[in-house]
Amino acid sequence: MFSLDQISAFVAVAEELHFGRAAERLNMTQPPLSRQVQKLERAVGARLLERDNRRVALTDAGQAFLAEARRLLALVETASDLARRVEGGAAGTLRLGFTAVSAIRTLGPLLRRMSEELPGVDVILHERVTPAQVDGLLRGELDLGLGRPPFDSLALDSRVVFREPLCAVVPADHRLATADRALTPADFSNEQVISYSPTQARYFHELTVRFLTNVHPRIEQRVQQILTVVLLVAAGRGVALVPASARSLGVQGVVYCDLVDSTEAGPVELHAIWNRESTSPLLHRVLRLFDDPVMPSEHQ
Amino acid sequence: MFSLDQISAFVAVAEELHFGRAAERLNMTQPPLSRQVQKLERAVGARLLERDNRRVALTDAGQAFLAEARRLLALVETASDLARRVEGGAAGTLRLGFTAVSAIRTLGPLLRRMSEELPGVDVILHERVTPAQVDGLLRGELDLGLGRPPFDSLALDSRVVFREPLCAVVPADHRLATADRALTPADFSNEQVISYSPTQARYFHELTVRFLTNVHPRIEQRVQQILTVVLLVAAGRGVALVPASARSLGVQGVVYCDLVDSTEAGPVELHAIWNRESTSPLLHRVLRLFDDPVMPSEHQ
DNA sequence: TCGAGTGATACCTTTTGCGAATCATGTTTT
DNA sequence: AAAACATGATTCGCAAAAGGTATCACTCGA
Repeated sequence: MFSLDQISAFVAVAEELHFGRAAERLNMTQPPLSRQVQKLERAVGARLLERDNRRVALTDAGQAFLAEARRLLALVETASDLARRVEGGAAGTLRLGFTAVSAIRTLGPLLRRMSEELPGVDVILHERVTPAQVDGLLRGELDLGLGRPPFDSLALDSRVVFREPLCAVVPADHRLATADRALTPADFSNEQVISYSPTQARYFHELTVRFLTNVHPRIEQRVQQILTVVLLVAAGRGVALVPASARSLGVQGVVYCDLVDSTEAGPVELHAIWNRESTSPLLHRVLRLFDDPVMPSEHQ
Repeated sequence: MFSLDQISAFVAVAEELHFGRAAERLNMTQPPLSRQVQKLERAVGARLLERDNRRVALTDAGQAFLAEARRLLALVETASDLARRVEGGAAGTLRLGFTAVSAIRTLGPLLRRMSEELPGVDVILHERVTPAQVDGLLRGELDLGLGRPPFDSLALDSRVVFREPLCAVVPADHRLATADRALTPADFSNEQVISYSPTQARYFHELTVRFLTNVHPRIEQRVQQILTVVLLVAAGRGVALVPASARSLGVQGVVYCDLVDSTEAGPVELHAIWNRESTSPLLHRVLRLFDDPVMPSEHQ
């Protein structure tokens, strides 16, 4: 097999068509350069340069080989570069979990930031509910998740990336739809309330239950997805509590109402979650993006 | 810069995830293998393998670099191979000149044969009249031409690749169109005869003049292209002598008639022409294709 | 005919790479 | 808990490869 030095030597000679000048360009003397080219030709098994005592010319085989040689050298350059960029977190693949609603306010800006600041990074998206994300993070199938508490904070680390108020969603023709004030728990005392799966959407389940402590509404459904909740409300099956960003879902026939206690400090939190064990430089590079105020974090 | 040995070493270790086994696969012992990988990491500037005293694993950077390394090794293989095939004439680019009519019977089969037997060869086609082909061959712009005599046979070598009879083409409503016999020179004694440029289509010019020796037809046009001749005949401007394969041009409103003297040994020859100086292995490989009887040579 | 220019060769020195033995360290077994 | 084992890293001596200097063989132009 030939060596890369031989390739460089050949390319230099092929470009200069002169052993002396090529040697100068390679910072070496002419005799070893001649030998390198000879060895290359022996290794390749084809005459690459036609050289009589007066001039040097490429053979057809040399012409074809020159193109391959250049690609080879280019690949050598890019390979090292790629490895360094991956090590620095500027390139690679991020497997990102997210919940359907987190996508509305957070995923879009995040992906836009990444394509601007880390253009070498590919993102593979996985839509999963939080428990499934946690599972994926622990198995190493995901690098980063966007989910809701609670999760195992021994194995997983996290930070809040978005906070927003809880609000109520009611059918457009509902009596609460026209209440021009923040709703209180008592407003729901005789309502059909659509709530969440205690296991698959535990966070919203608990938020709903906590808000409605001491009131005893009829809790009807047990669904996972916020979109499903809103659609059920639109279908007149009841009222529900959802994060404020659900407004952006664009479902027709429903009205969103503020809640008391939930207007100033948003109790609904979205967390970026990752495995504490992860040493991925890319992950930490991405996490740093959340430091920047351009990221819609901490604010609605 | 790293070396190809280091790349091979890295790939082996990355695939085995074990220095001992990788060394065995590379027919070397473990210590130099460790050093090669260390040198590679230093050259690349990134940690590629995570190795504690019990196991070896690829880092993210190593994962990315492995893919590039494999491409690099594949390219090394193909580059040598390509150069050898070009040297043997099994790959490369053939710049082929041809005249418009030669294309009808010869060019198609030639290109089909080449794509079957020399699939690595690209053909660049140049439609030119014979003198322009000769010029291109002498300048080194063409590798092979398909043309008619005469040409400088000192600098150029040639062989006949196709031979066919001359025939007459007359308008469909012409009196000769219905003559159910081979025509003689005398049949043209009072005809308008369309003939060829003595310089640009000298071969057909001379064939026409020779056939009509002792007859004194009115010679009208002086055109280069056989297609033009046939179109002028179709337009009723006269009659003309053309090679038999002109039938395949598919021009409507004309009739082709055999000529005496021209039925058995075709006087119209198409030659493959090349520069005697050329050492191109590809050229000689292509010329060998004409030896094969499957090639429509010597026969109509 | 001679000198300038070019690539190839001979010979020597320096660098690089390999292999045997050994070390350091973590894991498994007793 | 200690010994045996497994595995990658290190050391050192020798051999192979690469580079440098001097020189040769040859061609071309004055």
